[in-house]
Order: sequence, then structure tokens, then C-alpha cells
Amino acid sequence: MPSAKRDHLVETALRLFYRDGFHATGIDTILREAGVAKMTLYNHFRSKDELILAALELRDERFRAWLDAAIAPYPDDPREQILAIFDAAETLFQQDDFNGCAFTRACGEFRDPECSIHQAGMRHVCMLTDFLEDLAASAGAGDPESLARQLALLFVGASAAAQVTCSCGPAHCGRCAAATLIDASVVAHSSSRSSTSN
Amino acid sequence: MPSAKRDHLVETALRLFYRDGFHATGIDTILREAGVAKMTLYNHFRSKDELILAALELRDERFRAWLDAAIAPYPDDPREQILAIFDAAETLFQQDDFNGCAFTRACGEFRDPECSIHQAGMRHVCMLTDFLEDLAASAGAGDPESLARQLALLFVGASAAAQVTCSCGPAHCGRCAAATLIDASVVAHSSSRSSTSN
DNA sequence: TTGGAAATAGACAGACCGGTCTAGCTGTTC
DNA sequence: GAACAGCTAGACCGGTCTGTCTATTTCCAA
Repeated sequence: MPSAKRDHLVETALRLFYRDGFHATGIDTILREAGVAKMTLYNHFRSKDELILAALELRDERFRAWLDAAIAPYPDDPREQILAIFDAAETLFQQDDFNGCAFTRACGEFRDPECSIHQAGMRHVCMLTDFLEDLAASAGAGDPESLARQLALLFVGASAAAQVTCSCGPAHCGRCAAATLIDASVVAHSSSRSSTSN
Repeated sequence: MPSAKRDHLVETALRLFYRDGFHATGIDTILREAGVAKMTLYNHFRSKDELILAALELRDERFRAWLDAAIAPYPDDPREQILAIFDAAETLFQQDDFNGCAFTRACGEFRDPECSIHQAGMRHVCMLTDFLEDLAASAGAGDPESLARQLALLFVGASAAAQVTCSCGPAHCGRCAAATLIDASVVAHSSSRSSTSN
């Protein structure tokens, strides 16, 4: 059972890793900022890498909650739910502390696919794609899996582009592209179902 | 006028920064790998950051040449030229040394928008978007600027997703999405031109 | 009150970091 | 042969890095 000190440490670690980068943020900086002793860190984690992993897991939980909150206003409209994710991204990208996608950045700094940090990034992208696939299927997409992958690319690209350009424009741009892709997939599915039902 | 030693140093720096990350790669590692003396580095560059910048500039030049080579086989078909970029990306993403987009990763590690390294990333993404805009206009897109931004998002997203998942699948996925977006934009433009000419 | 878990507070070790400096070598041009 | 540009080869500096260790303190439940 995690302790309050542990949770606070992970919270602070996430904030600093996300702001400054994983390699650029040292243990001493995190401990100073969290007001936690080094022995406490090494009681809870075997290494800095394990702290990074815990921080990414916290980030993933937060992101899932954010996704659920983003689609909540449209419980019966999967197309709107998908677009609402990009709308919520536009708000997210405008926040002062926004600094791109923690997972793609973690994978950029930890290249080895066998590395548990890189694997956390893989799992996160899979989670996002699965989430979008459910919505795509509900929206009547002809090929929900393909549409979901495309939407995931758009989301990841929008996040990265927003971080590079320091603008929230990519979210709106991604939303427009998503709408086009969804409609193209749904129309194609409806047309093929009309043909076969005749 | 750059010297052979300087060019070799930048070449080696680019390779190591791209493989291992900017903060994770130290000066001594680069010098050892390049067989160049520290004094030589500091004769040519005022700091590590300047070396990083030179490495990114070299990368940008290489990327522009790669873009030109990717579209060369289809001199008269802008739609195919755009799609060929994603085809070429599929090949690129399968190379052993592929490790995502150097520019979005640089921006991830150097967050400050005033920082010249981050600005190099901004310029690069603008260059790609401009490149795609020319092709989009030639392909008859109704709104070439918007289409170009969407295609840039797809490309950036595909690059990041390929690095995270260690797969070239995102390139193909991006290609499919690009085709849909191009056709949607061109058809919309043709329809609006037909209406106004009647 | 006591015992134990959890946390604190550094010191310490060994390694690495970016950058400065000195002395010397090599190759080229005049 | 001399002068000079470019480069080599580290030593050195002050700092940071991750992780280990010891001694001590704090808090809480029994």
C-alpha cells in the first residue's frame, strides 16, 4: 500500500520530469522540491528508472480520467465523443504546463524497446488506440481498427506539433482531420451496407 | 568555411544525439567516437548547445533531400507525391537506426520556445508544412493550407508512433489517412468550383 | 511507555558533466 | 627553414549525477 510520502514524491517527480525532461531532471532536484529524503526514495523505489515508471503510470491514470471526462458530455454520440477529445486537447494544449505527450517523450529518451519505460509508452499508445476503436465502432466506422489507428496518429501528432510550435492550433487542425476521416469511414460503411442489403 | 574535422564532428554528434538523446549524450562520448580533440570542438563551437544546433541543421538538410527524393518519381502527380512521402517513411521507419523525429525530440528535451534548439524544431515543422502546402495546392485542394497542416500532423504522429511502437505500421496508416484527407479536400474544391461555374 | 515502521539528514563513493587551459604536433604556404 | 593555422592530448576545475550507508528522529499502535 503506497504511503502519502511516496505518492507526493511520485507527483512531484511527474511534474518535474514532464516539465524538464527525464535525463535533465536529477534525483536531488526532485527530492529538494518534494521535501523528501533520499532514503525514503530508495525505500520505495529501487532506482530512478522505477521512479520514472511510477510517474508515467500516474500520468496514464490521469490521462484515462481526462479521456473519460472529455467524452462524458456526449453519452449517445460517439462521433461527437471523438471530436470532443480534440476539443479537450485544445484546452489542454493552452495550459502553461503543457509540454507535449509524456509517453512519446519518454520513449524518445529511452529508446530500448525492452526497457520498461519504453514499454509504458507502448502500452499507453495501445490504450489510446483501443479507446478510440470502441468509439469508432460505435460511430459506425467501416473499419474501426484502421480509423482508430489514424485518429491516434492525429492525436499524437497534434500533441507533438503543439509542443513544438507552442500553439494550440494543431488540436483544432486535428479535429477537422478527424471529422473528415470519421465521415469518410462511416459513409463508406453505410454505402457498402446499402449495397449488400439490396 | 567548415573544415573536414568540423563536419565529421557534427556528423558523429548527430548520430549519437539521435540515437541516445541530447541530454543523455555527453561531449566526451562524442569526441571519443569521432576521434576529435576537445580543443577542436571548442574552436568550432562555443558550447554543446551550438553543436546540437549544428547537428539539427545537418539533419534538416538531409530531411529536405529525403523529401525531394521521395517525390521525384511522380513529377506530374502531386497527390501521388504526397502519398509517396508516407511510402518513403515506411522504409525509413524500418531502418535500424530510426528513432523518431529528431526535431520533436529536441523540442521535448529543450522546452523553452526562446531556445535556439527549440526554434530549430519550429522552423523544421514549418518547412514541412510549407512543402506539403505546395503539393496540396498543386493537387487541387480546396484549402491547401489546412490540408497541409493536417498532413503534417499525420506525418509527425506517424513518426512518433513508429518510434514508440517500434513498428513501421504507422506510416502505412498515415498514408491511408492522407489519401482520405486529400480526396476529401480535392472533391470539396471540385464541387464548389462546379457550382460556381454553372 | 515501548517498540517498530517510516522518515530524515546528510556524508560519501565513484563516475560523469561541460568547459578552460597549456604544451606540443602536423601540415601547408611562402 | 620559418610562420601560422589547425589539431592533439590530456590535466584540471567546479559541479552534478545515482546510489549506498550510518545515525538519528518522528509518529503511531499496542
